[in-house]
Amino acid sequence: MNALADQKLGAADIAALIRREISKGSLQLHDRLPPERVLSETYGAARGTIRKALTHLEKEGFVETRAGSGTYVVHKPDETSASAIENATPLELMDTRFALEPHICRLAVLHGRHSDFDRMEDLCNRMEDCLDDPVGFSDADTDFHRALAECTRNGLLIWMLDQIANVRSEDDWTRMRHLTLDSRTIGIYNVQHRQILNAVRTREPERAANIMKEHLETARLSLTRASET
Amino acid sequence: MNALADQKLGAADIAALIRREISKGSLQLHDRLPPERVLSETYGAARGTIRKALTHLEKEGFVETRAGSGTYVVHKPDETSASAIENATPLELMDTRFALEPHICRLAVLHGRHSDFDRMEDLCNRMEDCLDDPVGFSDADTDFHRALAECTRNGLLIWMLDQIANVRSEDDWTRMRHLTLDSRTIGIYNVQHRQILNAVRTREPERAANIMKEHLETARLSLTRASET
DNA sequence: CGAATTTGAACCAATAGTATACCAGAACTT
DNA sequence: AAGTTCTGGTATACTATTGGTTCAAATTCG
Repeated sequence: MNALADQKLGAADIAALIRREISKGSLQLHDRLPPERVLSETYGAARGTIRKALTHLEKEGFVETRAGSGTYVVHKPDETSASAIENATPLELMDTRFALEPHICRLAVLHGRHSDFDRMEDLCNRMEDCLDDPVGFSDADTDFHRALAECTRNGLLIWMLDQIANVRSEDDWTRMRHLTLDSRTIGIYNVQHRQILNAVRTREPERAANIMKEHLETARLSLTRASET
Repeated sequence: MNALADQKLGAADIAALIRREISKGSLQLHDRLPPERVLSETYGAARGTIRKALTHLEKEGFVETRAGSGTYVVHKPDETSASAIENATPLELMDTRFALEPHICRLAVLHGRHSDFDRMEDLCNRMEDCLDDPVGFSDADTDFHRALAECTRNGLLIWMLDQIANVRSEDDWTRMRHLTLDSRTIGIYNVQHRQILNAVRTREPERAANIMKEHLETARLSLTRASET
């Protein structure tokens, strides 16, 4: 139905396009849509068609239309910041970390400074004192990963990692994660952290990234193991 | 901010602009807005229109107006879209895309469906009709990358990519980016988009990821080339 | 073919927007 | 302290724009 369609758009197609604009956020709450006559031009459809699409969207509650004034968005993009983050599942989170953190390692190799590495060294020591303290380990772990991100000197990346950390600090999660943190697991993590730090220090980008992948894979395994029980 | 250019701004449009300034943080708590007569000039609208916009914002609780004194901001900015996003540089952005998008390709291979691919196909066609229309291309391009992200079925990843798209839509950027978009460059991008789509379709994760890296590398090059001139 | 949809146009009624003038209170200057 | 300047508040008359409606012809699609 959609493969070749760029010329003739039906009312349903247009409704779909606008609906997408809204849930994507390009059209935000209280925004006014362009007038029907303009939409008719931009979508290459007659005004009546646009009108049907809008009527449909109005029934669905995406939009409200006021005579003589315009058509307005009445629908919060379901999730924006808040619930996209709040509703993230553990697996979604892991996949996102798989995207970000190996590359963060590579950039850390490029931009990291001695002071960064010293700080990470401290955090490694702190974590190694936490073999039997899941909570303390967890805090230091978060700090370690953030310190690594700070090496990149990239505010956007750091910010994204912080968003992830916010997800991780949701209550039930923290509890679940602590379940998986026996002293054996913490020991493994500590070794991996050290290896990552060393690889970054000796400026081996791919090695650092690969160890990070291993590290995340380990974490994912213990996560799935925990959710099976 | 909508499909319309910058000619005729209605009260709703102006309200939207100011609302965004506030939630973005450019207008901070207790700041005083310019006088209505000035706003009227800067937005090219009559004072009555400005007035309607402000009244609307006051009802929404963004702003408080005191006769004889001025109109003041009464609303904290969204903490999510804080400074990290607004101050991101083009290179920071590219590095972040380098982290996210290749991995998004891999996950798209895992979770993408036919309907996703059809939609991306449509977008490829749309982009190929835009060899001489940088603005149209740019919009379709953003949609393409988002559609790819949607394949992952990972709300967190999609949300992160949206944040990036928000950075990219900052005004000065859009201008800069359009400078780099001659029809030759657009042609190259189109080929790469097709290749990515095909690799995802044929379920070749690493191939898809590698082409995405190439794609981003191309984009980074034309960016640095543009900023040298 | 036949039903459903889309089109294009004209007209209506509601609302928004423009331009101007004047008022009263707040803030600043002297 | 007094006066000037700036600010939002209000009113009005006119124009422009917008959605609402209708209808017949053209098009699409099963």
